Amino acid sequence: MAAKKKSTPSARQYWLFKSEPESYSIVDLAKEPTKTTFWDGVRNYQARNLLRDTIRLGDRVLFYHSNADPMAIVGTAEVVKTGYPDHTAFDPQDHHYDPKSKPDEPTWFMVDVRLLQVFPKLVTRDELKACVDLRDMMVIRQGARLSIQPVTAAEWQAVHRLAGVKDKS
DNA sequence: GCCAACGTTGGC
DNA sequence: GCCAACGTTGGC
Repeated sequence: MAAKKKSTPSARQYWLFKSEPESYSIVDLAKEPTKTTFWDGVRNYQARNLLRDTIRLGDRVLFYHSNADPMAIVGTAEVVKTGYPDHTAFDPQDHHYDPKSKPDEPTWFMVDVRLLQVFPKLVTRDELKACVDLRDMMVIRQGARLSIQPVTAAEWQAVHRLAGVKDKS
């Protein structure tokens, strides 16, 4: 039996969250009084599993504007609350209402994120494609529709380099 | 359990 | 507006 291992702090993980700026943009996040929001409306099981089981406090998030002009990574955020039931699924008036999800047995989950920084110069999809270190990002790959995606530490850093800012994390 | 039909996402 | 790539649904 080996000696008891020191508990090593788990490495921070990085993610990319997609949002259509017409429904919620990074400007909206910056306008929140606490610069914090709950990331609701994810209705995909793979993304749900990440939100519920994998994403941890302090993880970092690239904020991506999809279906936008231009499509781009526009800033960063920090996970400040881990997965909990997405209450918008319980509300029949809500666009993301899902009768299958019940408060006592929720199907859908969300996390809270707080703004870290709005990039002074956004990193467009075209720039990502043109960057050797970023062209293989999941968000660039054809048909990658997952709205919550893992990002490597190297990609996180390369995005900051393209944005011309220091990694504040 | 298979798979065709359908709906959605999201880049182009 | 188009359509590829998925994911979901429902008949069998």
